[in-house]
Amino acid sequence: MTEQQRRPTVMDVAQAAGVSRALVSIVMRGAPGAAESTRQKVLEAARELGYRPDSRARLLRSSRTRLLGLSFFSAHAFHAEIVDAAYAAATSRGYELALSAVAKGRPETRAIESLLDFGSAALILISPTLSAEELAGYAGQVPVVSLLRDDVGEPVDSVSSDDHAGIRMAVDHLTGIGHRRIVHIDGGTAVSAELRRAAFRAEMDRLGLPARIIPGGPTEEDGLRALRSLRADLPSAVIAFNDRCALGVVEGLRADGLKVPDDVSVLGYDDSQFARLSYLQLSSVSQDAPLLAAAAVDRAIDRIEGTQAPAHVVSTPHLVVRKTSAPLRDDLRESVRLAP
Amino acid sequence: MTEQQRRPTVMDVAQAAGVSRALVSIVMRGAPGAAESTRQKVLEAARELGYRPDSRARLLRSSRTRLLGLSFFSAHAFHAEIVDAAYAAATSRGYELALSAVAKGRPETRAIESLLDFGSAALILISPTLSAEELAGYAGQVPVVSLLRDDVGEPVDSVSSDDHAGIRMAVDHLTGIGHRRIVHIDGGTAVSAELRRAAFRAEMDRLGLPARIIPGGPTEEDGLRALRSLRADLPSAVIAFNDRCALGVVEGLRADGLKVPDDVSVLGYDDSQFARLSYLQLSSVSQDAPLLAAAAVDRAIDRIEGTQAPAHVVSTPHLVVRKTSAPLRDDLRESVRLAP
DNA sequence: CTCGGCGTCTAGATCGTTCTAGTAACACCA
DNA sequence: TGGTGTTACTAGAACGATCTAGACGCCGAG
Repeated sequence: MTEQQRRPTVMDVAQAAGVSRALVSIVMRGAPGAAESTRQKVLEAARELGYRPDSRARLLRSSRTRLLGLSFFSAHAFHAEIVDAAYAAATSRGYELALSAVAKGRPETRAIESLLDFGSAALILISPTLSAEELAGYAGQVPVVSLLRDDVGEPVDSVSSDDHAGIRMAVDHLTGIGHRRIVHIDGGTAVSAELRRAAFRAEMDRLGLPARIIPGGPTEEDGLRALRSLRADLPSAVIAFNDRCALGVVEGLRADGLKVPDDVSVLGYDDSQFARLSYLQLSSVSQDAPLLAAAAVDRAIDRIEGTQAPAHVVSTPHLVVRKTSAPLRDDLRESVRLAP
Repeated sequence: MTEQQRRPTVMDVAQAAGVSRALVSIVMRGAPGAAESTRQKVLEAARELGYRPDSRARLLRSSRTRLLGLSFFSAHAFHAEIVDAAYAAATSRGYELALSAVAKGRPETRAIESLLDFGSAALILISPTLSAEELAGYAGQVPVVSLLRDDVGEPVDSVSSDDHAGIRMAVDHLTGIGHRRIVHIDGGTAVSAELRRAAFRAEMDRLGLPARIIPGGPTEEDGLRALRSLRADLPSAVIAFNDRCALGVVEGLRADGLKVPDDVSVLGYDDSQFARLSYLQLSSVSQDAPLLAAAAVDRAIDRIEGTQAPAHVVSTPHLVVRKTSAPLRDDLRESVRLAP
């Protein structure tokens, strides 16, 4: 058995440096009110003892806690990228991050309450599934920022990506390189599927093109299945609900002996790690996770520090063109001109 | 501006129920020493006020903290599955989990120290990259359990998967269905790459077969690259370092017009979400994340509660056969017999 | 009638910090 | 000389829980 030694406290440092506890506290958090000479003395003593302030005590006592609570879904790989970026944004503004995952058998309310129990000064929730009323309840306790979802009611901040703009970019890109017969494989009942569906319809209408929409979903299987119902009358380009769905479409096309993008162009959405797979090189609409995360962190901190009212910020996505989209082949172009 | 209301404390509940703070504490943590009638009264008052004990205060005061610190890599999708399972295991034993990610610009020491500052009673580190000495330093403060890595020194617990057994299963599976010319695309400098390399060599030796090993790595690109150097003399089966590497191999083979598993069988390792992709259906060695996570949580709690010495537990992986491995084709079998 | 034991309950100390209020020393200026 | 600042520091109260030690009422045994 190894003996577990007690960790040094502010008291130990104070004794070692020959000052009061309060002064150690002042030095440790870089507050004004200590002479440079004693500051050095205290810092030295702290370093010597390997002292680190105890978050529990600090969080308990101080009103200004500098702790952001972040909830994410352990099953969504995409959320990990946001976590990553949120850490960077938070630490650069001098804040700590408390993580809590929504997992199997661990509902969102549990994750949120855990964050609150740890004394988070604000909550950042990635694509929360709670109702606006439930969210408002938490917003009564601390500022709440919803990330990737914007219909969250008045008292809750939101940072989201402009789905309509994203779809417009996709459509403009494809029509710009000659495509006319474009299909959208939608996300079914997934979050923001309805928005993207409507945007696709509106954009195709605007251009006077037929808006063909096929029921899909967020997984590879959904993409594969949708493709099957498309085989009889293949379009020249597909905009999938997301990257995984697009992946299914690409694989399905290849299995049928068709070439992407020579025969059919395919666009994804999210610009996730799947899109970057070297053999795939999927063209995709990027929501720019780091940017969104930074924006959410900023909103949260501004709400904590200032007395601003909640706001809904919308960021504009951008298109990342890789190798699954290419100009319409000339022979296909002819056949399309003949179509009704 | 919405007014942030103060959250109720043990004092509020005590007043509402007409008892002392201490009694509320006793009731809330289910300790003995309260009459059933008052217990109900307190519980009722707590429910009414929406009271939840404050983790910071609880953790600060009590010696027995019931909090496990878990560090994971935000970039490793595989770790998310472990987080998921760890939550389940921890809550089933009445423990809370504190998460801390190793991310870009956030080294492992920072993640660990954050967990310690929050008062974790034990640490579970997923595939830690620190040296045995550094780990021992932390183990002097709280019990430390290393997950997926076992060369961590004496004072640190470890829970890992038997890599040799995993490779043996892969080799036995392939040889059992007729394969003789098997190649291992290794993991380069990645964690446990050396172990798997040695295991492959030993197992092939045992069977009197040539152990051909190609430098690879943990990503799709590594798999693709390795495949390129293989084209001149294609084996009938490949054991890749992990699933992502295997994915690159499969895609590369398909791009060359070869069929998997008809022309070449491919085995992955990890049984990650990639392996389960519907169009891939990769045969893979599963380390069984939920099981490992549960074992790590159990070790940690046993160390906290009992006074057991650190131990190294090794779990046996199992093979999940899907659609990328099939019996050796007869025509290939002949040509192999002729080979030296 | 006292005593010990048991079950129930409470006052007050405590965890390691931060915060508030205040002291002491010293300089500045009228 | 005495008021007014300013700077450097400190004592002690908080924060919200748990824990320790002990009080109180009640019962049955001596």
